[in-house]
Amino acid sequence: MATNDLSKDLTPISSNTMADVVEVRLREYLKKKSFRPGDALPKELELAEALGISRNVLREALSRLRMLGMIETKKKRGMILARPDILGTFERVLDPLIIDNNTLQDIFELRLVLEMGLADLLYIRKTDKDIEELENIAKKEVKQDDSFRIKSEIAFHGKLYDITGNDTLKRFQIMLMPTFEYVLTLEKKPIRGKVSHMDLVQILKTGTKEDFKIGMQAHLQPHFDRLNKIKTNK
Amino acid sequence: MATNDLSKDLTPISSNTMADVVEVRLREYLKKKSFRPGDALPKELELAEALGISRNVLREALSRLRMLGMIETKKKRGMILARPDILGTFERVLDPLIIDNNTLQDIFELRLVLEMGLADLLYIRKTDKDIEELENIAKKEVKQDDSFRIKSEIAFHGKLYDITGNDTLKRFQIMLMPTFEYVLTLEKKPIRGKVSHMDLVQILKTGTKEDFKIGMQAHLQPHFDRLNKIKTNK
DNA sequence: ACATTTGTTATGTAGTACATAAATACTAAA
DNA sequence: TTTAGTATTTATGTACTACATAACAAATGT
Repeated sequence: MATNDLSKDLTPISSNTMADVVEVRLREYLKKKSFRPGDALPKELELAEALGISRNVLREALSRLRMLGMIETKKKRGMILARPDILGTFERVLDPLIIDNNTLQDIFELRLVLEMGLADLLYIRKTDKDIEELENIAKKEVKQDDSFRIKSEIAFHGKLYDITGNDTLKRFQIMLMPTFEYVLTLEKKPIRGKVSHMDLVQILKTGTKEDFKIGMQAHLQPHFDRLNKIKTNK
Repeated sequence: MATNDLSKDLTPISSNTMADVVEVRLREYLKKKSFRPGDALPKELELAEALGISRNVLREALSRLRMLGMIETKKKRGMILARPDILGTFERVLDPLIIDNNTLQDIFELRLVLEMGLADLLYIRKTDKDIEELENIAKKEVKQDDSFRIKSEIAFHGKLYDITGNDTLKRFQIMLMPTFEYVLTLEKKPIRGKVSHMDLVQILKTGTKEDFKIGMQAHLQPHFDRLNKIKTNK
Protein backbone atom coordinates (compact mmCIF):
# COMPACT_ATOMS: atom_id res chain seq x y z
CA MET A 1 0.00 0.00 0.00
CA ALA A 2 2.86 2.32 0.81
CA THR A 3 4.28 1.99 -2.67
CA ASN A 4 0.87 2.62 -4.09
CA ASP A 5 0.64 5.84 -2.18
CA LEU A 6 4.11 6.79 -3.28
CA SER A 7 3.36 6.40 -6.95
CA LYS A 8 0.20 8.30 -6.37
CA ASP A 9 2.17 11.10 -4.78
CA LEU A 10 4.86 11.14 -7.40
CA THR A 11 2.86 11.41 -10.57
CA PRO A 12 0.79 14.50 -10.07
CA ILE A 13 3.53 16.93 -9.12
CA SER A 14 2.90 18.74 -12.40
CA SER A 15 5.34 21.58 -12.08
CA ASN A 16 3.55 22.95 -15.11
CA THR A 17 3.78 26.60 -15.78
CA MET A 18 0.72 28.65 -16.71
CA ALA A 19 1.80 28.84 -20.33
CA ASP A 20 1.81 25.04 -20.47
CA VAL A 21 -1.71 24.87 -19.17
CA VAL A 22 -2.94 27.64 -21.42
CA GLU A 23 -1.40 25.93 -24.43
CA VAL A 24 -3.38 22.79 -23.69
CA ARG A 25 -6.53 24.74 -22.97
CA LEU A 26 -6.25 26.60 -26.26
CA ARG A 27 -5.78 23.32 -28.08
CA GLU A 28 -8.89 21.91 -26.47
CA TYR A 29 -10.76 25.10 -27.26
CA LEU A 30 -9.82 25.02 -30.92
CA LYS A 31 -10.87 21.41 -31.18
CA LYS A 32 -14.08 21.81 -29.24
CA LYS A 33 -15.27 24.70 -31.35
CA SER A 34 -14.07 22.70 -34.37
CA PHE A 35 -12.50 25.70 -36.03
CA ARG A 36 -11.62 25.27 -39.65
CA PRO A 37 -8.45 26.72 -41.17
CA GLY A 38 -9.07 30.36 -41.99
CA ASP A 39 -11.53 30.94 -39.19
CA ALA A 40 -10.95 33.98 -37.04
CA LEU A 41 -10.11 33.57 -33.37
CA PRO A 42 -11.12 35.87 -30.52
CA LYS A 43 -8.67 38.64 -29.81
CA GLU A 44 -5.92 38.30 -27.28
CA LEU A 45 -7.53 40.42 -24.60
CA GLU A 46 -10.77 38.46 -24.77
CA LEU A 47 -8.95 35.15 -24.53
CA ALA A 48 -6.77 36.34 -21.68
CA GLU A 49 -9.77 37.62 -19.79
CA ALA A 50 -11.78 34.48 -20.40
CA LEU A 51 -8.92 32.38 -19.09
CA GLY A 52 -8.27 34.69 -16.19
CA ILE A 53 -4.62 35.23 -17.04
CA SER A 54 -2.43 38.06 -18.13
CA ARG A 55 -2.00 38.84 -21.79
CA ASN A 56 1.62 38.02 -21.25
CA VAL A 57 1.09 34.38 -20.41
CA LEU A 58 -1.44 34.05 -23.17
CA ARG A 59 1.06 35.34 -25.67
CA GLU A 60 3.65 32.82 -24.53
CA ALA A 61 1.19 30.06 -25.28
CA LEU A 62 0.13 31.63 -28.55
CA SER A 63 3.76 31.95 -29.51
CA ARG A 64 4.06 28.20 -29.34
CA LEU A 65 1.02 27.55 -31.48
CA ARG A 66 2.29 30.17 -33.91
CA MET A 67 5.61 28.38 -34.16
CA LEU A 68 3.85 25.15 -34.97
CA GLY A 69 1.93 26.95 -37.69
CA MET A 70 -1.37 26.26 -36.00
CA ILE A 71 -2.32 29.92 -35.97
CA GLU A 72 -1.37 32.95 -37.99
CA THR A 73 -1.75 36.51 -36.90
CA LYS A 74 -2.01 39.79 -38.73
CA LYS A 75 -1.95 43.21 -37.25
CA LYS A 76 -5.56 44.16 -37.46
CA ARG A 77 -7.35 41.07 -38.72
CA GLY A 78 -6.52 39.24 -35.54
CA MET A 79 -5.63 35.59 -35.42
CA ILE A 80 -6.76 32.84 -37.73
CA LEU A 81 -6.45 29.10 -37.51
CA ALA A 82 -3.96 27.66 -39.97
CA ARG A 83 -2.75 24.30 -41.15
CA PRO A 84 0.38 23.36 -39.28
CA ASP A 85 3.30 22.11 -41.29
CA ILE A 86 3.65 18.77 -39.57
CA LEU A 87 7.22 18.18 -40.67
CA GLY A 88 8.38 21.73 -40.12
CA THR A 89 8.06 21.31 -36.39
CA PHE A 90 9.77 17.97 -36.48
CA GLU A 91 12.70 19.45 -38.32
CA ARG A 92 13.38 21.89 -35.51
CA VAL A 93 14.47 19.24 -33.06
CA LEU A 94 16.04 16.74 -35.44
CA ASP A 95 19.61 17.79 -34.90
CA PRO A 96 22.15 14.97 -34.71
CA LEU A 97 24.12 16.95 -32.15
CA ILE A 98 21.39 17.07 -29.55
CA ILE A 99 19.88 13.63 -30.05
CA ASP A 100 21.02 10.85 -27.79
CA ASN A 101 22.79 7.87 -29.25
CA ASN A 102 19.95 5.42 -28.87
CA THR A 103 17.61 7.63 -30.83
CA LEU A 104 20.25 8.26 -33.45
CA GLN A 105 20.52 4.54 -33.95
CA ASP A 106 16.73 4.27 -34.09
CA ILE A 107 16.54 6.88 -36.81
CA PHE A 108 19.25 5.14 -38.75
CA GLU A 109 17.16 2.00 -38.72
CA LEU A 110 14.02 3.93 -39.52
CA ARG A 111 15.53 5.11 -42.74
CA LEU A 112 16.56 1.58 -43.66
CA VAL A 113 12.99 0.44 -43.06
CA LEU A 114 11.70 3.19 -45.32
CA GLU A 115 14.09 2.34 -48.14
CA MET A 116 13.17 -1.32 -47.97
CA GLY A 117 9.48 -0.52 -48.00
CA LEU A 118 9.58 1.80 -50.98
CA ALA A 119 9.30 -0.88 -53.63
CA ASP A 120 5.53 -1.30 -53.68
CA LEU A 121 4.87 2.41 -53.98
CA LEU A 122 7.58 2.74 -56.62
CA TYR A 123 6.04 0.09 -58.82
CA ILE A 124 2.64 1.74 -58.58
CA ARG A 125 3.83 5.23 -59.46
CA LYS A 126 6.96 4.95 -61.59
CA THR A 127 6.92 6.39 -65.11
CA ASP A 128 9.33 6.04 -68.00
CA LYS A 129 10.43 9.60 -67.45
CA ASP A 130 11.28 8.83 -63.84
CA ILE A 131 13.40 5.86 -64.79
CA GLU A 132 15.20 7.94 -67.38
CA GLU A 133 16.07 10.61 -64.83
CA LEU A 134 17.17 8.01 -62.34
CA GLU A 135 19.39 6.43 -64.96
CA ASN A 136 21.00 9.77 -65.71
CA ILE A 137 21.86 10.21 -62.06
CA ALA A 138 23.35 6.73 -61.89
CA LYS A 139 25.30 7.25 -65.12
CA LYS A 140 26.78 10.49 -63.93
CA GLU A 141 28.10 9.06 -60.71
CA VAL A 142 30.19 6.39 -62.40
CA LYS A 143 32.42 9.08 -63.84
CA GLN A 144 32.76 10.99 -60.60
CA ASP A 145 35.54 10.42 -58.14
CA ASP A 146 34.85 9.26 -54.63
CA SER A 147 34.51 12.74 -53.11
CA PHE A 148 31.16 13.11 -54.85
CA ARG A 149 29.96 9.79 -53.52
CA ILE A 150 27.73 11.13 -50.77
CA LYS A 151 26.22 13.71 -53.10
CA SER A 152 25.23 11.13 -55.68
CA GLU A 153 23.97 8.84 -52.93
CA ILE A 154 21.63 11.60 -51.88
CA ALA A 155 20.61 12.39 -55.45
CA PHE A 156 19.84 8.79 -56.30
CA HIS A 157 17.94 7.83 -53.19
CA GLY A 158 16.24 11.20 -53.15
CA LYS A 159 14.95 10.57 -56.63
CA LEU A 160 13.55 7.25 -55.49
CA TYR A 161 11.43 8.99 -52.87
CA ASP A 162 10.54 11.53 -55.52
CA ILE A 163 9.04 8.86 -57.72
CA THR A 164 6.60 7.85 -55.02
CA GLY A 165 4.90 11.23 -55.53
CA ASN A 166 4.58 11.44 -51.77
CA ASP A 167 5.77 14.88 -50.68
CA THR A 168 5.56 14.11 -47.00
CA LEU A 169 7.65 11.00 -47.46
CA LYS A 170 10.21 12.88 -49.50
CA ARG A 171 10.54 15.71 -47.01
CA PHE A 172 10.78 13.17 -44.24
CA GLN A 173 13.64 11.48 -46.00
CA ILE A 174 15.44 14.78 -46.50
CA MET A 175 15.13 15.49 -42.80
CA LEU A 176 16.39 12.08 -41.80
CA MET A 177 19.39 12.31 -44.10
CA PRO A 178 21.72 14.34 -41.86
CA THR A 179 21.14 11.94 -39.02
CA PHE A 180 21.78 9.00 -41.30
CA GLU A 181 25.00 10.54 -42.57
CA TYR A 182 26.06 11.38 -39.05
CA VAL A 183 25.73 7.80 -37.87
CA LEU A 184 27.77 6.69 -40.87
CA THR A 185 30.60 9.06 -40.03
CA LEU A 186 30.78 7.44 -36.61
CA GLU A 187 31.72 4.22 -38.36
CA LYS A 188 34.75 3.22 -40.36
CA LYS A 189 35.18 3.80 -44.03
CA PRO A 190 32.11 3.16 -46.18
CA ILE A 191 31.66 -0.08 -48.05
CA ARG A 192 29.62 -0.37 -51.16
CA GLY A 193 26.91 -2.97 -51.48
CA LYS A 194 27.13 -5.61 -54.15
CA VAL A 195 24.24 -4.11 -56.09
CA SER A 196 24.98 -0.70 -57.55
CA HIS A 197 22.62 2.14 -58.34
CA MET A 198 22.92 1.24 -62.00
CA ASP A 199 21.85 -2.31 -61.19
CA LEU A 200 18.79 -0.99 -59.36
CA VAL A 201 17.82 1.10 -62.36
CA GLN A 202 18.02 -1.93 -64.61
CA ILE A 203 15.78 -3.87 -62.25
CA LEU A 204 13.26 -1.04 -62.21
CA LYS A 205 13.27 -1.12 -65.99
CA THR A 206 12.77 -4.80 -66.63
CA GLY A 207 12.48 -6.58 -63.31
CA THR A 208 9.57 -7.30 -61.01
CA LYS A 209 8.77 -5.71 -57.70
CA GLU A 210 10.23 -8.73 -55.91
CA ASP A 211 13.45 -8.45 -57.90
CA PHE A 212 13.72 -4.85 -56.80
CA LYS A 213 13.20 -5.70 -53.16
CA ILE A 214 15.98 -8.26 -53.30
CA GLY A 215 18.18 -5.81 -55.16
CA MET A 216 17.59 -3.04 -52.66
CA GLN A 217 18.36 -5.38 -49.82
CA ALA A 218 21.66 -6.33 -51.40
CA HIS A 219 22.40 -2.66 -51.99
CA LEU A 220 21.89 -1.85 -48.33
CA GLN A 221 23.51 -5.07 -47.10
CA PRO A 222 26.55 -3.33 -45.54
CA HIS A 223 24.21 -1.37 -43.31
CA PHE A 224 22.29 -4.46 -42.29
CA ASP A 225 25.55 -6.22 -41.55
CA ARG A 226 26.29 -3.39 -39.18
CA LEU A 227 22.97 -3.96 -37.41
CA ASN A 228 23.62 -7.67 -37.21
CA LYS A 229 26.85 -6.96 -35.40
CA ILE A 230 25.05 -4.95 -32.73
CA LYS A 231 22.02 -7.24 -32.82
CA THR A 232 20.14 -5.16 -30.32
CA ASN A 233 20.67 -1.48 -29.79
CA LYS A 234 19.73 -1.27 -26.18
CA MET B 1 17.22 42.61 -65.29
CA ALA B 2 13.90 43.82 -64.07
CA THR B 3 12.89 40.34 -62.95
CA ASN B 4 16.16 39.98 -61.16
CA ASP B 5 15.49 43.13 -59.20
CA LEU B 6 11.98 41.96 -58.46
CA SER B 7 13.07 38.64 -56.98
CA LYS B 8 15.63 40.55 -55.00
CA ASP B 9 12.89 42.75 -53.64
CA LEU B 10 10.48 39.93 -52.93
CA THR B 11 12.60 37.59 -50.89
CA PRO B 12 13.66 39.69 -47.94
CA ILE B 13 10.25 40.91 -46.84
CA SER B 14 10.60 38.75 -43.72
CA SER B 15 7.37 39.62 -41.93
CA ASN B 16 8.95 37.79 -39.07
CA THR B 17 8.12 38.84 -35.59
CA MET B 18 10.84 39.48 -33.04
CA ALA B 19 10.08 36.25 -31.22
CA ASP B 20 10.71 34.36 -34.46
CA VAL B 21 14.08 36.01 -34.89
CA VAL B 22 15.05 35.50 -31.27
CA GLU B 23 14.08 31.84 -31.46
CA VAL B 24 16.47 31.36 -34.36
CA ARG B 25 19.17 33.39 -32.70
CA LEU B 26 18.91 31.34 -29.54
CA ARG B 27 19.16 28.15 -31.57
CA GLU B 28 22.30 29.43 -33.26
CA TYR B 29 23.68 30.49 -29.92
CA LEU B 30 23.12 27.11 -28.32
CA LYS B 31 24.76 25.40 -31.25
CA LYS B 32 27.67 27.79 -31.51
CA LYS B 33 28.55 27.44 -27.87
CA SER B 34 27.97 23.71 -28.28
CA PHE B 35 26.14 23.37 -25.02
CA ARG B 36 25.67 19.87 -23.75
CA PRO B 37 22.48 18.69 -22.03
CA GLY B 38 22.58 19.78 -18.42
CA ASP B 39 24.65 22.90 -19.02
CA ALA B 40 23.35 26.08 -17.46
CA LEU B 41 22.26 28.97 -19.66
CA PRO B 42 22.60 32.68 -18.93
CA LYS B 43 19.69 34.22 -17.11
CA GLU B 44 16.80 35.82 -18.89
CA LEU B 45 17.79 39.39 -18.18
CA GLU B 46 21.29 38.84 -19.49
CA LEU B 47 20.01 37.23 -22.66
CA ALA B 48 17.43 39.93 -23.22
CA GLU B 49 19.97 42.65 -22.72
CA ALA B 50 22.51 40.98 -24.95
CA LEU B 51 19.92 40.67 -27.71
CA GLY B 52 18.66 44.18 -27.15
CA ILE B 53 15.06 43.12 -26.64
CA SER B 54 12.53 43.15 -23.87
CA ARG B 55 12.33 40.26 -21.47
CA ASN B 56 8.82 39.77 -22.77
CA VAL B 57 9.86 38.90 -26.28
CA LEU B 58 12.67 36.73 -25.02
CA ARG B 59 10.25 34.74 -22.93
CA GLU B 60 7.99 34.15 -25.93
CA ALA B 61 10.95 32.62 -27.73
CA LEU B 62 12.04 30.67 -24.67
CA SER B 63 8.50 29.39 -24.28
CA ARG B 64 8.82 27.73 -27.67
CA LEU B 65 12.11 26.07 -26.89
CA ARG B 66 10.69 24.95 -23.57
CA MET B 67 7.73 23.35 -25.33
CA LEU B 68 10.09 21.45 -27.59
CA GLY B 69 11.93 20.24 -24.54
CA MET B 70 15.13 21.91 -25.62
CA ILE B 71 15.45 23.79 -22.36
CA GLU B 72 14.20 23.27 -18.85
CA THR B 73 13.91 25.92 -16.20
CA LYS B 74 13.79 25.88 -12.47
CA LYS B 75 13.06 28.73 -10.20
CA LYS B 76 16.47 29.55 -8.92
CA ARG B 77 18.85 27.31 -10.83
CA GLY B 78 18.05 29.11 -14.04
CA MET B 79 17.75 27.40 -17.37
CA ILE B 80 19.51 24.29 -18.54
CA LEU B 81 19.78 22.70 -21.93
CA ALA B 82 17.82 19.48 -22.27
CA ARG B 83 17.30 16.71 -24.78
CA PRO B 84 14.17 17.39 -26.78
CA ASP B 85 11.75 14.56 -27.26
CA ILE B 86 11.79 14.54 -31.03
CA LEU B 87 8.49 12.72 -31.39
CA GLY B 88 6.70 14.60 -28.64
CA THR B 89 6.69 17.75 -30.70
CA PHE B 90 5.59 15.89 -33.77
CA GLU B 91 2.65 14.45 -31.89
CA ARG B 92 1.29 17.91 -31.14
CA VAL B 93 0.42 18.68 -34.72
CA LEU B 94 -0.45 15.22 -35.94
CA ASP B 95 -4.20 15.57 -35.61
CA PRO B 96 -6.26 14.08 -38.44
CA LEU B 97 -8.75 16.90 -38.07
CA ILE B 98 -6.35 19.68 -38.92
CA ILE B 99 -4.26 17.95 -41.55
CA ASP B 100 -5.16 18.54 -45.17
CA ASN B 101 -6.27 15.64 -47.30
CA ASN B 102 -3.11 15.35 -49.36
CA THR B 103 -0.98 15.00 -46.27
CA LEU B 104 -3.44 12.52 -44.77
CA GLN B 105 -3.04 10.39 -47.85
CA ASP B 106 0.73 10.78 -47.67
CA ILE B 107 0.77 9.56 -44.09
CA PHE B 108 -1.41 6.62 -44.98
CA GLU B 109 1.14 5.62 -47.58
CA LEU B 110 3.99 6.29 -45.19
CA ARG B 111 2.65 3.71 -42.82
CA LEU B 112 2.28 1.17 -45.62
CA VAL B 113 5.91 1.78 -46.55
CA LEU B 114 6.96 1.21 -42.95
CA GLU B 115 5.04 -2.04 -42.63
CA MET B 116 6.51 -3.35 -45.84
CA GLY B 117 10.00 -2.41 -44.77
CA LEU B 118 9.82 -4.03 -41.35
CA ALA B 119 10.78 -7.52 -42.48
CA ASP B 120 14.56 -7.15 -42.45
CA LEU B 121 14.64 -5.65 -38.99
CA LEU B 122 12.18 -8.27 -37.74
CA TYR B 123 14.33 -11.14 -38.92
CA ILE B 124 17.37 -9.64 -37.25
CA ARG B 125 15.74 -9.08 -33.89
CA LYS B 126 12.91 -11.58 -33.43
CA THR B 127 13.05 -14.03 -30.57
CA ASP B 128 11.01 -17.13 -29.76
CA LYS B 129 9.29 -15.23 -26.98
CA ASP B 130 8.24 -12.53 -29.40
CA ILE B 131 6.74 -15.02 -31.80
CA GLU B 132 4.88 -16.66 -28.96
CA GLU B 133 3.35 -13.36 -27.85
CA LEU B 134 2.44 -12.50 -31.39
CA GLU B 135 0.77 -15.88 -31.81
CA ASN B 136 -1.27 -15.31 -28.68
CA ILE B 137 -2.54 -12.04 -30.06
CA ALA B 138 -3.46 -13.65 -33.34
CA LYS B 139 -5.14 -16.57 -31.59
CA LYS B 140 -7.22 -14.33 -29.42
CA GLU B 141 -8.62 -12.33 -32.29
CA VAL B 142 -10.08 -15.33 -34.10
CA LYS B 143 -12.57 -15.76 -31.28
CA GLN B 144 -13.49 -12.10 -31.11
CA ASP B 145 -16.37 -10.62 -32.99
CA ASP B 146 -15.83 -7.92 -35.57
CA SER B 147 -16.20 -4.99 -33.18
CA PHE B 148 -12.80 -5.82 -31.72
CA ARG B 149 -11.24 -5.94 -35.15
CA ILE B 150 -9.51 -2.56 -35.01
CA LYS B 151 -8.24 -3.25 -31.52
CA SER B 152 -6.59 -6.49 -32.50
CA GLU B 153 -5.26 -4.92 -35.66
CA ILE B 154 -3.50 -2.41 -33.49
CA ALA B 155 -2.29 -5.03 -31.05
CA PHE B 156 -0.86 -7.26 -33.74
CA HIS B 157 0.86 -4.63 -35.84
CA GLY B 158 1.97 -2.83 -32.72
CA LYS B 159 3.67 -5.99 -31.54
CA LEU B 160 5.47 -6.24 -34.86
CA TYR B 161 7.01 -2.81 -34.31
CA ASP B 162 7.75 -3.88 -30.79
CA ILE B 163 9.86 -6.77 -31.97
CA THR B 164 12.15 -4.45 -33.86
CA GLY B 165 13.33 -3.15 -30.48
CA ASN B 166 13.25 0.33 -31.98
CA ASP B 167 11.44 2.62 -29.56
CA THR B 168 11.38 5.57 -31.92
CA LEU B 169 9.89 3.45 -34.65
CA LYS B 170 7.28 2.08 -32.31
CA ARG B 171 6.25 5.47 -30.98
CA PHE B 172 6.16 6.76 -34.51
CA GLN B 173 3.79 4.00 -35.50
CA ILE B 174 1.53 4.72 -32.55
CA MET B 175 1.35 8.34 -33.58
CA LEU B 176 0.59 7.51 -37.17
CA MET B 177 -2.18 5.10 -36.22
CA PRO B 178 -5.02 7.58 -35.69
CA THR B 179 -4.35 9.12 -39.06
CA PHE B 180 -4.27 5.71 -40.64
CA GLU B 181 -7.54 4.75 -39.04
CA TYR B 182 -9.08 8.05 -40.01
CA VAL B 183 -8.29 7.56 -43.68
CA LEU B 184 -9.81 4.10 -43.49
CA THR B 185 -13.06 5.44 -42.08
CA LEU B 186 -13.30 7.71 -45.09
CA GLU B 187 -13.52 4.61 -47.21
CA LYS B 188 -16.15 1.94 -47.48
CA LYS B 189 -16.31 -1.15 -45.34
CA PRO B 190 -13.00 -2.80 -44.59
CA ILE B 191 -11.87 -5.82 -46.54
CA ARG B 192 -9.47 -8.36 -45.16
CA GLY B 193 -6.39 -9.35 -47.08
CA LYS B 194 -5.93 -12.92 -48.18
CA VAL B 195 -3.16 -13.49 -45.67
CA SER B 196 -4.29 -13.38 -42.06
CA HIS B 197 -2.36 -12.46 -38.94
CA MET B 198 -2.15 -16.13 -38.11
CA ASP B 199 -0.61 -16.81 -41.49
CA LEU B 200 2.00 -14.13 -40.86
CA VAL B 201 2.91 -15.70 -37.55
CA GLN B 202 3.42 -19.05 -39.22
CA ILE B 203 5.70 -17.46 -41.79
CA LEU B 204 7.71 -15.77 -39.06
CA LYS B 205 8.09 -19.16 -37.40
CA THR B 206 9.25 -21.25 -40.30
CA GLY B 207 9.49 -19.08 -43.38
CA THR B 208 12.25 -16.91 -44.78
CA LYS B 209 12.46 -13.16 -44.82
CA GLU B 210 11.34 -13.14 -48.45
CA ASP B 211 8.32 -15.29 -47.59
CA PHE B 212 7.37 -12.77 -44.96
CA LYS B 213 7.67 -9.86 -47.35
CA ILE B 214 5.36 -11.56 -49.81
CA GLY B 215 2.99 -12.45 -47.01
CA MET B 216 2.86 -8.95 -45.64
CA GLN B 217 2.22 -7.59 -49.09
CA ALA B 218 -0.73 -9.95 -49.53
CA HIS B 219 -1.97 -8.96 -46.09
CA LEU B 220 -1.95 -5.28 -47.02
CA GLN B 221 -3.13 -5.90 -50.58
CA PRO B 222 -6.53 -4.23 -50.08
CA HIS B 223 -4.78 -1.01 -49.13
CA PHE B 224 -2.50 -1.20 -52.13
CA ASP B 225 -5.50 -1.83 -54.35
CA ARG B 226 -6.90 1.38 -53.04
CA LEU B 227 -3.73 3.22 -54.01
CA ASN B 228 -3.80 1.66 -57.45
CA LYS B 229 -7.24 3.06 -57.98
CA ILE B 230 -6.08 6.60 -57.26
CA LYS B 231 -2.71 5.98 -58.94
CA THR B 232 -1.42 9.41 -58.01
CA ASN B 233 -2.61 11.39 -55.08
CA LYS B 234 -2.01 14.87 -56.50
C1' DA C 1 -16.28 58.80 -58.74
C1' DC C 2 -11.69 58.70 -57.01
C1' DA C 3 -7.75 59.89 -54.18
C1' DT C 4 -6.24 61.32 -49.70
C1' DT C 5 -6.53 61.83 -44.93
C1' DT C 6 -7.92 60.56 -40.53
C1' DG C 7 -9.45 57.39 -37.06
C1' DT C 8 -9.99 52.99 -35.05
C1' DT C 9 -8.40 48.64 -33.59
C1' DA C 10 -5.66 44.37 -32.62
C1' DT C 11 -1.22 42.82 -32.47
C1' DG C 12 3.85 43.73 -31.36
C1' DT C 13 7.21 45.48 -28.11
C1' DA C 14 9.01 47.70 -23.88
C1' DG C 15 9.23 48.41 -19.16
C1' DT C 16 7.98 48.07 -14.20
C1' DA C 17 6.45 45.68 -10.23
C1' DC C 18 5.77 41.94 -7.37
C1' DA C 19 5.10 36.77 -6.19
C1' DT C 20 7.37 32.49 -5.60
C1' DA C 21 10.58 28.92 -5.04
C1' DA C 22 15.20 27.45 -4.37
C1' DA C 23 19.84 28.02 -3.02
C1' DT C 24 22.93 30.17 0.28
C1' DA C 25 24.23 32.48 4.40
C1' DC C 26 23.45 33.03 8.95
C1' DT C 27 21.88 32.24 13.65
C1' DA C 28 20.72 29.70 17.68
C1' DA C 29 20.29 25.49 20.17
C1' DA C 30 22.14 20.80 21.49
C1' DT D 1 31.33 21.51 16.63
C1' DT D 2 27.40 19.99 14.67
C1' DT D 3 22.73 20.58 13.52
C1' DA D 4 18.30 22.60 13.09
C1' DG D 5 15.98 26.38 11.80
C1' DT D 6 15.61 31.10 9.94
C1' DA D 7 16.67 34.97 6.98
C1' DT D 8 18.38 36.59 2.66
C1' DT D 9 19.28 36.54 -1.94
C1' DT D 10 18.16 35.59 -6.62
C1' DA D 11 16.13 33.99 -11.05
C1' DT D 12 11.96 32.68 -12.89
C1' DG D 13 6.73 33.30 -13.12
C1' DT D 14 2.90 36.42 -13.53
C1' DA D 15 0.47 40.82 -13.95
C1' DC D 16 -0.22 45.34 -15.59
C1' DT D 17 0.52 49.61 -18.18
C1' DA D 18 1.96 52.14 -22.09
C1' DC D 19 2.92 52.97 -26.62
C1' DA D 20 4.29 51.68 -31.63
C1' DT D 21 2.67 49.82 -35.83
C1' DA D 22 0.04 47.98 -39.46
C1' DA D 23 -4.40 47.20 -41.53
C1' DC D 24 -8.83 48.30 -42.29
C1' DA D 25 -12.80 51.65 -42.32
C1' DA D 26 -14.79 55.93 -42.58
C1' DA D 27 -14.72 60.53 -43.72
C1' DT D 28 -13.14 64.23 -46.35
C1' DG D 29 -11.58 66.85 -50.25
C1' DT D 30 -10.76 67.16 -55.24
